Amino acid sequence: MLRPLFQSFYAPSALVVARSLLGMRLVRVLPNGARLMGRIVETEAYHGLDDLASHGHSRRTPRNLPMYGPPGRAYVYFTYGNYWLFNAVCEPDGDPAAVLIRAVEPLEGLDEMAARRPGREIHEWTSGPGKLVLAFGISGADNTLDLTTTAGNLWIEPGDPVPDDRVRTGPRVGMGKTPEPWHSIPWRWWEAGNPFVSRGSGKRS
DNA sequence: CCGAGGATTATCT
DNA sequence: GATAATCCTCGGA
Repeated sequence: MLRPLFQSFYAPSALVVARSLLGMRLVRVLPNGARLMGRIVETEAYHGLDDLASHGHSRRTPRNLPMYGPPGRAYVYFTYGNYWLFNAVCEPDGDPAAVLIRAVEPLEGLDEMAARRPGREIHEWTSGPGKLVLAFGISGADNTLDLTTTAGNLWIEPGDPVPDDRVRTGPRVGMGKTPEPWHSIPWRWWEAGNPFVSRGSGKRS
């Protein structure tokens, strides 16, 4: 069962990888040995030097350096003074690109997730990029780790791909003052009707 | 159900 | 010094 996606999966454009990641399985092994698994149901692509919404739009900085690195690594960064967000780095070494994992559907380790999301209903555990990071115990300590091996206790496995007729796209969330066309470009992908997609997605079927 | 506003701090200009 | 790839709470309908 330990079979992370190969590095070649992450090598294409972030736009391709974001679509392909739907239905794949995010796996986390906790220090106590518990295994958490969730099916990826929502993603966003951050692509290229000219994408003004991407941390990679400026040249290399200490924070965005992982985006410039080889594909198949984790890019985990801190925002809004409270939250870590988890991305999978894409495209060849030197090209700044990543896919933000925005929501997963809990499949395994539900008791461990519940313990990390106290007092909340199951559909609030992982229905947002900051929420799923909390439920899975991900943090800055996981930044830059290799997702193509099990050594880092965090990886993505093959799952049941989502067919085209079950995929929806729309603008990315939280664009704020980002100028057009980047503000509205439909670089967010989610599974139609899935109850675990984020609130920001507007849960249209 | 939905929208508005506050929390809180690393990072970049 | 301003801002942020967010989340939560609260008030109104």
